Amino acid sequence: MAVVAAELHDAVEVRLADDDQRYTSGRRALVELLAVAHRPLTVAEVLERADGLTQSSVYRNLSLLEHAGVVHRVVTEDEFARFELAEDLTGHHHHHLVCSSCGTVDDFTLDASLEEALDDALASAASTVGFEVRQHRLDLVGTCRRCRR
Amino acid sequence: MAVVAAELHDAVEVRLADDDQRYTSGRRALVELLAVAHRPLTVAEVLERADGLTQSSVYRNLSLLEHAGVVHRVVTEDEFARFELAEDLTGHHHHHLVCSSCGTVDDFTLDASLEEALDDALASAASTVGFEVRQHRLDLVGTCRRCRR
DNA sequence: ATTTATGCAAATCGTTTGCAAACCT
DNA sequence: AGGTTTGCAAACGATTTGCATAAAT
Repeated sequence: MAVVAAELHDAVEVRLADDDQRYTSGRRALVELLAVAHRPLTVAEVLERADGLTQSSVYRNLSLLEHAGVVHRVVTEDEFARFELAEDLTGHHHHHLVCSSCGTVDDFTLDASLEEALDDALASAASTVGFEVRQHRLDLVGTCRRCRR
Repeated sequence: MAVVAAELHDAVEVRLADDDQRYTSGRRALVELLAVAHRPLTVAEVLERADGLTQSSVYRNLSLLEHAGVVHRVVTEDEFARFELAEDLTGHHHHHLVCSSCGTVDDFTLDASLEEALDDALASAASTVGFEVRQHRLDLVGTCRRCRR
């Protein structure tokens, strides 16, 4: 009853193996959940959507998956950490729309050519101060459609 | 013995007054500290640099200053919130270099023309999904000069 | 059989808050 | 005096961790 492509799980399994970790059913359930949500989820949201998952194991496994490069942690001004699949697993580079009214974080993408220009400009600006860029994070903070009216 | 321009304090006082708040000496000390640090500071860093400031008042006043639009809260992957003066007070739009090794957050600026192109592209991309952008946040995550070697 | 993962409950730690004393105006 | 701010210590809450049991190899 896989909702997600088998290749995703294969790739996850490889990354976990590289980190000497097993791909247990709880971890698989987390990956499934994050794959079908099209936005980063909080631990509370994960627990609502899954049963059989326990809070401490969710925290532990999300950290472990993060360490293995499977999952990425998203932080915003609010008090909850959010988690999404790593971009290089989904092949889907994206940014976030952070609603300062309800806290929800949604994904969105930027035009590829602008993205490229941005990347180049960032890398060169950073190198002048001796900083080596591994990743950029571009979030838009504002008001989402549902909170607009 | 003002280390910072008097106009800054005047502007802060106005914003606080608009929010029915007084500009007390503790709050003034916070503004002074944030003005001379050229990067966002954690509460621990604030307490190291100032004496006469107490932890709970620092937290309380930073929140209050944030509410009045004087101070901006910066969150990163690590466990500490950081604070800086609001950009429209300093007149200095900037971004952050977040070192994933030591956690330090430094300021840096982007070429004005790129910044403008980015702003336009972001606003139009966001509007297609009904999101109203108030602010963008662009952080570079990587390794700072000191952690490089 | 030995190692690793899980679930529960307790601990951790940055941050928030209640309350009484100090400070303005 | 009347209202606000401060300092201290206690409370809070998201996350982490210790430990005993269950699962995997």
